[in-house]
Parts: sequence; C-alpha cells; structure tokens
Amino acid sequence: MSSYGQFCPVAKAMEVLDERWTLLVIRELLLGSRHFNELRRGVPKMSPALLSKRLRSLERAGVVGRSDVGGRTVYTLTERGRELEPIVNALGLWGLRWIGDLGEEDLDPHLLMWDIRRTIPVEAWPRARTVVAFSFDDVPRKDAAWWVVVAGGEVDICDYDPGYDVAVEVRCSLEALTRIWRGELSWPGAVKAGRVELDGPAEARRAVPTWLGRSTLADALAAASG
Amino acid sequence: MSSYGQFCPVAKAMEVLDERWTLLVIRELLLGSRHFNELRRGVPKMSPALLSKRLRSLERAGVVGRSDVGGRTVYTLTERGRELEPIVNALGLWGLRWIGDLGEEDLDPHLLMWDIRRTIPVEAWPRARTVVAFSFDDVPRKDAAWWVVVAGGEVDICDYDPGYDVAVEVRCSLEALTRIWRGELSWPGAVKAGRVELDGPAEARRAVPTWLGRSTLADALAAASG
DNA sequence: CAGTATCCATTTCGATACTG
DNA sequence: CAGTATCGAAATGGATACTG
Repeated sequence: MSSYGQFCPVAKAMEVLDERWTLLVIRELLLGSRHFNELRRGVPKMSPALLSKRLRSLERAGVVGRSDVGGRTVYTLTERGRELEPIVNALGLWGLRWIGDLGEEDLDPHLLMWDIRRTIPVEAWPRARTVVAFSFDDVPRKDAAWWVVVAGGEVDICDYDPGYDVAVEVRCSLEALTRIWRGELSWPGAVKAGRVELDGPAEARRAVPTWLGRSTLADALAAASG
Repeated sequence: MSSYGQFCPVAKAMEVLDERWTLLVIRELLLGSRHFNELRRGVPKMSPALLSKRLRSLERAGVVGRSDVGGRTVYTLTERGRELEPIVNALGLWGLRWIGDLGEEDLDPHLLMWDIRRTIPVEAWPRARTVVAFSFDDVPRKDAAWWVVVAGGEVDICDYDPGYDVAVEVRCSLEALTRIWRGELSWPGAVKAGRVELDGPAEARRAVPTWLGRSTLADALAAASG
C-alpha cells in the first residue's frame, strides 16, 4: 500500500482499495462470508497466504474487524467497510454493462453454482423437496454435473447425485448458464436458440426461470436501463 | 492486467481498474484534462512511461479514446469511461469521510493550488483584478509563496509575485489550507483557532471563503451528511 | 478449521535520461 | 509538446507444503 503522495480523497481511497483482490474480498464480506475458508470459496484463485495478508491490511485500514467467537475467527466489515457497498455495486453494474467478454478462464462452475445458491428464492419453489439437475457439456466430467436441492426452506448444491427424483434437468454449456446468470441471455431466449435444453414436465420447465432467476446485479441493471 | 478468473462483474471491472494509478488518471480525465502533460500535472508522482502505459491499457479497454487534433494528441473518455464518474465520486466521498489522516508526503502545494484553480467561482470575485497571496510556513521556500490572480473572468496561479496589488494575504500551513480545502476545517474556524492569518481590508478578508471555497467533494459530503 | 512458511519467477515501478 | 528508452531495486504474488 504505497502512497500516491496526494491529498485527493480518491487517491487516499485507492491507497486502501487498489491492490489486487482487495475489492473482491470486500465483495465476499458484503455478501455475508465471515470465515476464512468461506471467503476462500468466493476467491478460490487467491492463495491463502495472500488472503490472510489482505485481511490484515484491511483490518489495519479499519475496513475489516476480526474477532473470536467460540474459538472461530470471524471477519466482519466495520461501518467504514459497509459503506463501500454502493461502490462495489456500482463497480458491478459497470462491469456488467461494459466488460462483457468472458474468457474461458472466467467460467467456473463452482463459483457459478455457489453464486446461484446464495440467492435462490426458496419461497418460489414447491413445498415438497425439489431437485434441479444441471449438466454442462463443455467442462471436464468431474465438474459437469450438479444438483440443486430445495427442501424444507433450505438449499443445497451437490456435485454428486443426491439420489432424489429430479424435477427438471438443465443441459447447456457452462458459458450459456453464466450468460443467463449475468442477464445477457434470457431463459426463454436461450431455450429457443437451442443453447439450453430443459427436460421434465412442462410445468416444472416453465418454473425454472423463477426458481433460479439471475444475479441481483443483472436485475439491478435491467431495472436501471431496461 | 492479469485476470481474476471469475465471471463476477466486480472482478471483471477490477481487471480494468485496479492497477495502481489507473483510477487517478481517469479522475483527471473526468476533471477535463486532455493532453499528456496536462494529465501529468494531476499525477506528478507518476512517471511518464507509466502514464503512457496506463493510457494505452485504458485505450485497449475502451475507456479512453485517443485522437490527433491539429498535431496534438488528445485523450478523452469514451462513454464507457464517462460512466465511471459516479464510481470515482463515490470513492472520493468515501475517502474523504474515512481516510482522513494525511501524511506529510500527501501534502503538495502545486496540486492544491491547481485543484483550487480548477473550481474557483470567478463570478463571486470583484470585476476588477483581484489578487490573493498565500504563504505557507511549513514548506521549502521555493514552494511557499503563491498568488491567485482573478481578472477578466480568468484565473491565474503564480508561484512568483506578479507584481499587482494584493487584496488579501493568507498565511497558514500547507496542512491547514489542505484541510480547509477538504472541508475538515472551516475558514472561520481555522481563523479563530489561529491556524490561518488573513491580512487585508475587513471586507476582503470576509470574502475569502466565498472566493476560494472548498473542493466539490467536500461540498457533496457536507450536503449528504451534514 | 484457520491459517503459516517458504521460495522464487515475474512483474512492477520509480528514477533518470533521452528523442523527434 | 509528447512521449520512449533503459535500468535496477523492490514487491508482488502464485504454487506448494506444512502446522496447531
């Protein structure tokens, strides 16, 4: 965190925030992650040493607080940190609107499913246990199959067959589902274009969009600009 | 600009924006700088090689456009770049609110006077040529004396005595004026506390706050949160 | 679970000087 | 004016393995 040598508030802010990974760690904290390995799941490409280092910097900067709760370390945002939320959101909207080209290295089924899991509208699902199976046709076999299980108001994501009846199977490329998630493709559009195949009773197939939705940023962008 | 390997829009945005100096260059462009050496004035601690490199990155990212106008290179923000304005402002407000401790290395009379110059409300000044002299008691002699000359609707900043009659002389530390500019100290408060001395006719002394004001960010913060 | 430790290739950046 | 060229010190951070 070397200084810019400027009193300008933007410069002072960036002294704290411009290091690689920093804002992604803050994003994770804003989304509710509180433990080290929980944070890691959100930034899997970051080494643990580096994550540790960033958390310490942010603590020194008064953005992150660390405490021990029952022997577990808990990271939380201070008020100073929480006030970064509008900035992170604005960055997300800008990124969504303007930085659309995703390389293959940007696609990651673990991150996508984890992200979907975070915001699944449980109340839109049937009361009875309901399973949606995904299979991606463009990734290595071991990451290609996923199951979303909603039961008793809880969501589970598995990368192994949990053995329950499947209500709908979704077959597509990881890229297609990522684009849908980002709001760049609509569910019906993707189905019509043959980029997604849905297998199951018509009623369940129709429900998929409301069950899964899209990222909250995509919703916000759609709300803001059509 | 190495990738984060995430489809998350915040990550994609930061791939473009998180490198050191990048957002400060964008800030300068937002403030209206258009030529290479004009940009340099706003980021004097940045080497020209690095500035050149950043401008190229931003051009590749579609944030900055470069053109030749009468043999001069002109840098401008594209729409994509202009849409960063709310983000830069939000960062500035956050920095102003939360990152208040300035080291000595953050204080720079050239930057401060240049920044003041950018936003002087000429219409608040008398019609006749009016000069305010500054002398800083905590910086090397060669950077200690400044003159703001407003005449004919134009503002000039000199670091040498232009020779005109001086309406008010402002004597203070560079730190004090910087704090006033950032809105952390008010003009009357600073005078009462003896941190600023004003010399000149009472009427002119009273006018100084409206002639010089404070940074637009400080105004925005005051408006937003008292 | 929650981190440390170590290592080193790579990058980055600041300083300075120079050019058409 | 608008950059390039060059250089070396410093840091960054990715990979991997390890610990209480």
